[in-house]
Amino acid sequence: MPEQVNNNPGGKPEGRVEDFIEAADCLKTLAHPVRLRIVHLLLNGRYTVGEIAEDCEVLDNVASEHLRLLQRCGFLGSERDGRRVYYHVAEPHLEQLMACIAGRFLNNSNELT
Amino acid sequence: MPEQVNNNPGGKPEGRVEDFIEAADCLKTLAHPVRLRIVHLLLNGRYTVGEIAEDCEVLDNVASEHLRLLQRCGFLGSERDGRRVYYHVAEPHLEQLMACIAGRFLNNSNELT
DNA sequence: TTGACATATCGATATCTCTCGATATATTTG
DNA sequence: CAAATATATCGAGAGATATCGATATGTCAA
Repeated sequence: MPEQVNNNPGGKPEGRVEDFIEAADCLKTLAHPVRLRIVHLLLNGRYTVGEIAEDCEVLDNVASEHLRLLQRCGFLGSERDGRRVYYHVAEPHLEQLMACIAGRFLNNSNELT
Repeated sequence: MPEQVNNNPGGKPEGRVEDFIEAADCLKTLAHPVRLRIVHLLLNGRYTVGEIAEDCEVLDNVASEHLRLLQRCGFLGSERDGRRVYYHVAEPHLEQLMACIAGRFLNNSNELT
């Protein structure tokens, strides 16, 4: 059968499906309302598990679990201070990624230009 | 009980967990190796279901299902041409979003600076 | 050490998602 | 119309994920 015009020499991007497995895993971790809210919050500073749980209106252990998943992907880091644990954003790319997401889904007020 | 020092006047971002439900849904749709690959491919032009399926090494009906999900989020659009259906990127934000994702997870070769 | 507080982990259940084969629809060709 | 091609849909089973209560760990204060 004759090739379609879209044979696209030099245009088809390299890379396979397998190259996207890690990206998909991390995105999947991010793709949860509470976890998006957590990242959005933590882009403003560091917060304890309890503060995060209250902000997201979930139980402390639920917040802790979400934080564990986000930390496992390298998105977040944590430091213990006394009996509290502060979480913070550890992945520099997250800021721009969240800006993309916010720009698409949360563009209610903060347009800068 | 006394307020903690991290009351953060003016710094805590507005928005609730519910505001992230739609974003999480769409991100969840994107968060699949095959679907990421599909978007990556379609950012280069339009392709038929069969071409996409072959590129991603999945069955045609599986590709069709992934395409349906991506289209449901508004990421993709489609046009029938004869007995084929061409899919294309319909969401302008996808390009930058994929650039973020690729920059974080696929930075093997194309560093510009 | 004991008790209170903050966080983390575990087990069970419910819910969602992925994938596949089978089938259905749409379109062109003979 | 019938056959072939291309795409879409459906149902079932396997596997992953979310959530909760209960419990465990870790830290401070008295």
